Amino acid sequence: MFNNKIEVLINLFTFDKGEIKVLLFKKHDDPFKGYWMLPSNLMLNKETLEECANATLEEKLGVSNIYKETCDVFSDVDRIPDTRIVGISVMGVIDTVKFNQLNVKDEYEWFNINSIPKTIYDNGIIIENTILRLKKQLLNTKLLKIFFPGDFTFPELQRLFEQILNKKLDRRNFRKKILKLDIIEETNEKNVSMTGRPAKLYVFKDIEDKDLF
Amino acid sequence: MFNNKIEVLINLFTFDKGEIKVLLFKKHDDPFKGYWMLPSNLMLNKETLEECANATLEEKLGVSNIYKETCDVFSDVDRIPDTRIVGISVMGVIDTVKFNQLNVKDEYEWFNINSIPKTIYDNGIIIENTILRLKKQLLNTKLLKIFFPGDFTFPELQRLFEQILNKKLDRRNFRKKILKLDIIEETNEKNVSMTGRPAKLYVFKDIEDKDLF
DNA sequence: AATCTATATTGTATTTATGACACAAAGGAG
DNA sequence: CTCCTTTGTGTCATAAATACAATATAGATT
Repeated sequence: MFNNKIEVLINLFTFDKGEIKVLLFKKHDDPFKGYWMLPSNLMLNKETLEECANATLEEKLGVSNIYKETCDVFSDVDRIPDTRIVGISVMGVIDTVKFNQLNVKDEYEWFNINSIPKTIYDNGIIIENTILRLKKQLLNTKLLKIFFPGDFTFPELQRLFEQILNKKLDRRNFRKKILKLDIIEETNEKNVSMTGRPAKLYVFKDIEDKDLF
Repeated sequence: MFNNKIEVLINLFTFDKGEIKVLLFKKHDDPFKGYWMLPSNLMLNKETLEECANATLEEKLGVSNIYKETCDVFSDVDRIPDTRIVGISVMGVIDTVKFNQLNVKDEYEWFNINSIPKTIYDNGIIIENTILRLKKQLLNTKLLKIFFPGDFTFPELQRLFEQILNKKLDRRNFRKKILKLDIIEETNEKNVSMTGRPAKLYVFKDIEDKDLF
């Protein structure tokens, strides 16, 4: 009567080649064969939400020690037919360095957050919910630093914000705004770009977090 | 192994006499006799989180139809000794009108969010967590309108923001700022204040929500 | 009627943020 | 060297936020 199964749904995000992406798993059996789903696990009654999320990330993707936060609870009785499973969504963020080390198996694929494929049950709703939250949080340096733990260029940062704010930004004004906030510093390195003038590389200063927009 | 009890913890807030307050219940039996706790209930496996929250509010306080949102999950295995109960915090907001109609029983009391009494288990942490969330959300008219569904005065509104932002605001600039946002309109009424010139009463316009700070 | 208190109203100077805009510079490819 | 692409940079007009001032007003108190 009071017993509930709880599934932890991992929404793992990264920023790769100028795009915000989320990691999904392809279901190979019925029902919903060929549909995509969030990596998930049932939570044991002897582990915390965080431990369950860590175990899922470790076991399925071989990653550990990444930023995570609890997002939302999905408790519709019929969200999964014939069983009562309460879903708890967790947002995870992985930086580009870890991202490139990641050995993602065939069944996993990164999707641009603007083109989520068909998903099982309410996973689509859950993902959209988490994407909204991610976008809000990225307006603060706290999460930004996790997207860019190493160096980054102004064009990269600008492209990220153009996706979040969903509008074009003026290169010069954007640069001015960020510099005035005094949250980043130059390295002496330059980006090796494919074409055009190489962009300077910057890193985030290790100071108190600030809102950017 | 996968079965978990889930308790829904209601953090009910209101704005009364210039103070943000949260509603707590006094525990009358051991353990923690005399300590305070959030109104809570175990969630049935045939109800949603929202239904459980509604039932708790209805049954314990006789209120229905109030604004609610899911906040956070507390899953430490030992958060309550000898049992495994996953806690889910829910923020509820009740307006001053409903607040005054509320027939709060003796065991319940409203506490200023700056002077939370001693609480059972992790309830203190949960409350602090929800207060932080509330303060952030109050910077938008969406929640503000729920605090003030009827009329209010500028001094009231200003006092609220001074608490949220934790700093003094200039009366004249505050007024100018709010008026420019075009989110409120005058009524023809005046407040009956204890002393001094009566303040004009305003109401929120029924338009799209905006951030104020 | 005079006084007190808190609000309402109008004002203005200063600083800060925003938005628009054009050209120079660094590297790669031919 | 020339062309191409992409990044880097300064200025100016305008809008917005802030700090601070002075005065009028509605009611309560005496």
